[in-house]
Amino acid sequence: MQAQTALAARPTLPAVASIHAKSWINALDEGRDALRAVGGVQHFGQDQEIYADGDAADVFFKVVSGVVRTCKFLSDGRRQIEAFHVDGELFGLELGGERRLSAEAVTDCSLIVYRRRSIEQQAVTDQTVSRQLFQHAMQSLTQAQAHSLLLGRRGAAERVAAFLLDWMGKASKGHSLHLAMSRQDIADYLGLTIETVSRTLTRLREDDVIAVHRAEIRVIDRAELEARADAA
Amino acid sequence: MQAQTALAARPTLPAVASIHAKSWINALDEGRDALRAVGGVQHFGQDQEIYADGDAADVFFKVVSGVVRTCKFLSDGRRQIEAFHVDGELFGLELGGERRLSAEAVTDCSLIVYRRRSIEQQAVTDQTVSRQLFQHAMQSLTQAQAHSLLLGRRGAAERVAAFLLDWMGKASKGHSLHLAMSRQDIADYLGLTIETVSRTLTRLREDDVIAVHRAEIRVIDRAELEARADAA
DNA sequence: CGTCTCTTTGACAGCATTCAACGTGTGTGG
DNA sequence: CCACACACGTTGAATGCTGTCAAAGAGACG
Repeated sequence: MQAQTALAARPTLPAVASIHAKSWINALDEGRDALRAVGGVQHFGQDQEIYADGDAADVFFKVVSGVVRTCKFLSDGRRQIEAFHVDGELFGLELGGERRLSAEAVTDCSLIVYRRRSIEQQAVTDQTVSRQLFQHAMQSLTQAQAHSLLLGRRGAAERVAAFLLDWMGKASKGHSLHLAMSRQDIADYLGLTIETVSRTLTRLREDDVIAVHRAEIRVIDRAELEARADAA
Repeated sequence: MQAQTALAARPTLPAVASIHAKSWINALDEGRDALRAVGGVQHFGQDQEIYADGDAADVFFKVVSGVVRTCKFLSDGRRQIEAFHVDGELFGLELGGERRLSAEAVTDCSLIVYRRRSIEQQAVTDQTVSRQLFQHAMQSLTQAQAHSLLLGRRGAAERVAAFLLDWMGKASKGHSLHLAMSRQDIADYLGLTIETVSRTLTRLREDDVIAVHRAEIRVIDRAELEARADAA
């Protein structure tokens, strides 16, 4: 069970700037301004808590820039990261009134804040909105199921390879990728320890599948990486 | 990697009986008949395939009786069961046109079949329907996240204990429960092997936490079971 | 009563974790 | 500018949990 660095105090209610909606909301918008009732934009510093398990879930967020992790803590300190959220992705939407996960800023980040009541009211009259929310829920579900498969039935090498490919899809420039998160974050996402992640990356480097320098990774042999992501 | 008994041939298009909607649909209905455009009821025998990964996702289902498992197969035969669905639960709703999981009958079961196009059309005019679909998606998401936590960060004893408690919630009569599924199913749901599941149950029996006789289980010490479900 | 399948139990191996030590990069202060 | 401390990452050795292989019990069925 690995310790996880406890996070800094809650954010000192960040500045809420009114925004020029058009540019921000296009991912949740099918072209029209389906989500005008936004509360504004908030900024969070690295490792700052966005919300905690048990908080009231009266708002949800869209990532404008930076990376966010959503996670669950066990009583003994173990942590499971459910997902990393990047540019354009929604997170923090709940069915009940209470958060079931915590959310923290992996890097400095800017988020649009949506007031849940406002959006729910809009959804009543605007089919576009309710459709967007449904699609978001279903996409999250698909991703959570893929995550379960990874955690339940794959070895360390497969998990790390799959993670690199997944992250390449989210945040790559060509064959190079920047790991915004720490090894500990990766370990807690993959259900491994930091040492196993490190060893696995070393193995991939030794086998000339990737090149590693701190958080910078270059994929040398993508085919091999893909092979290792679902090998026996 | 455990072998999974390949399933019988595809269902020979089961009898589609028109139904008296009122009694069946109440879980997806908020009291009114929000989902009238049902295709009917289908019956499946034990271990029969309901749909396969890659199939066209033009319908979805609600369990009337029996138990259904949704799962994913890896190329080498490993299987991950995503969820068991019981009486009243929806499954098989997809965002894209293709199935991402397979579904199979754990026991003989009866399912209501909903035609996706019909429901989508209803959702356009009836807020109740789109709301139901959203709620279903969010509930599935919550459960999938809980599953990820289980698979990523818990030992065998915790997984089995958590499973028993979960199943007690779904299908218990007092302190007795009937495991509708095989040990192999449990193993594939928990990301363990059949042997580890068996040994863990034996340990719980030896410690007088439960009594086991084949598929029948009686919980003797629920507090202890709960303690083992999230111990270190 | 024999066969078949499912489950349990045992012995052993293997992979990931744990514990520990050693880099490596960054920031701070002398 | 260098020395030191600190956080993060890597590497090594040993332990332990779970998987693998194997065989024996236990019902179900003919």
